[in-house]
Amino acid sequence: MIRAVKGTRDILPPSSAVWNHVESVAREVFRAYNYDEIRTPVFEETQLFARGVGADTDIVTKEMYTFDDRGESLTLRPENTASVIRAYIEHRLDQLPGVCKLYYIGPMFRRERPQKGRYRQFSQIGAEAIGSDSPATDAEVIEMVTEILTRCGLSGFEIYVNSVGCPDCRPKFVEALKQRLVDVAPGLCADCQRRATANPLRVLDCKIPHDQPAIETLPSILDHLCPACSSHFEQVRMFLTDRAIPFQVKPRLVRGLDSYMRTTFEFAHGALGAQNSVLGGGRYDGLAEELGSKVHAPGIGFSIGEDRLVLSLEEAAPGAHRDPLQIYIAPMGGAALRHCAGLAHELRRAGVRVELGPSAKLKRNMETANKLGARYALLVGDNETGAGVYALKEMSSGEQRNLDRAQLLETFRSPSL
RNA sequence: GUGCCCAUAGCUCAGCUGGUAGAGCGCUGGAUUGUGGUUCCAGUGGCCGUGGGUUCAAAUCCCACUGGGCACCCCA
Repeated sequence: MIRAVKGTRDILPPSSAVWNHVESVAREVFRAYNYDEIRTPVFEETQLFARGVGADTDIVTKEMYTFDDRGESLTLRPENTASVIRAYIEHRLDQLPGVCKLYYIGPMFRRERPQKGRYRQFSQIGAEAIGSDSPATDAEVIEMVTEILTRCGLSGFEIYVNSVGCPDCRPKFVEALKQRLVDVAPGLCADCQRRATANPLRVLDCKIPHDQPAIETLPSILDHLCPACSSHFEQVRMFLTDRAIPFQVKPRLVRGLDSYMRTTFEFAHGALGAQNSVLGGGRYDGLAEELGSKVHAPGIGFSIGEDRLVLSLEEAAPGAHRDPLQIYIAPMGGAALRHCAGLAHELRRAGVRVELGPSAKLKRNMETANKLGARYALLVGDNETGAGVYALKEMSSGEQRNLDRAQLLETFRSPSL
């Protein structure tokens, strides 16, 4: 038997309805914040990601689906920011007035070991605001993403923000951290001892309870920000407070892409287990130049893990967003079967969700109507077609009443039915 | 990529220290030829994840592989 490949999966009903819900909510919110959609290719030149994501990140060194296309190295996109910036440069979108605000929804690919909330093909809903380095933009982006999650029906998520400094101040902090770790590291877990030299920032993200007291004593990047970064972060916090966003400053938040500078943020949800990050984002003021732009194009963006968002929503409210069948038409007899085709078409044009029984056996049709969860069954036989009335039966109560065609359409014109 | 756990019918699972499989739900039909749900009866269902090994005999024990879960790593 041929099965979906490891780390990929089929989105089946009723889950697909939740996906559609999430996507339509996101599009509404993006519209309200004046974002427009961009659709970039699913694969790009490998170099784009090597430079845009960071040549020595895990994503680039071991997680990319890279293939040779007759001498050209191509890669399935592991994330979308690099592609959006590439398109921004290629099409000179910097020439457009105002901040360039773009959103995307689509699949990304990373060859990781699959587990709950982590798949090799996964979907991200993301956005980029390019052309502004204002802290007000950061705050608006964070407000917008909060709005998306809230309007999707998610609650109980935590908002973490941090500043990781700039190419000016971050290296100095890393150096200070390294020196401090020479003394502290021997008392930490084995992983942290390894990280102390390999990737000191990761020590800050350690989750081992035993290590926490020692980690608390390590220097905070927020004390090492240069004046410009410090002021920027202060304003981000101020604007977030103005907007009543319940954020927490997490100086130990060191996740994200290599190109992140200054503001970074992450939203976490408890129902997700170890992969508890439902979205991540940050500012990348040097990325466009890194990708060859002649003009300075500071930007900030985020991406929501759509799979994880759907997972959280389904855990909180199983069975939500169903769109129940409204009418099951049960024809009785060959003449009625033919008569019902036109009737069904008319109802469907009026926006009613209709299933037309494919055969003329009443009992069988009623059974099916019940199993499909139809709100109403419409019984159509010789009595009904002759008199021009139909018997509408409410399935839950068993009540039945006779309606002519006009009354029937009028009844279902109201969207609540 | 590493470690631990798991894999039996469409689904949820039982199957004792080895003797070649069961339940509930579902699905199909009937009791009920113009009325579903409840009930009753019958039927449908499985290369026991795949391949190898031990054995007279393997769903059961051993190994490998594949897939899944959790943790690490990392990230969305």
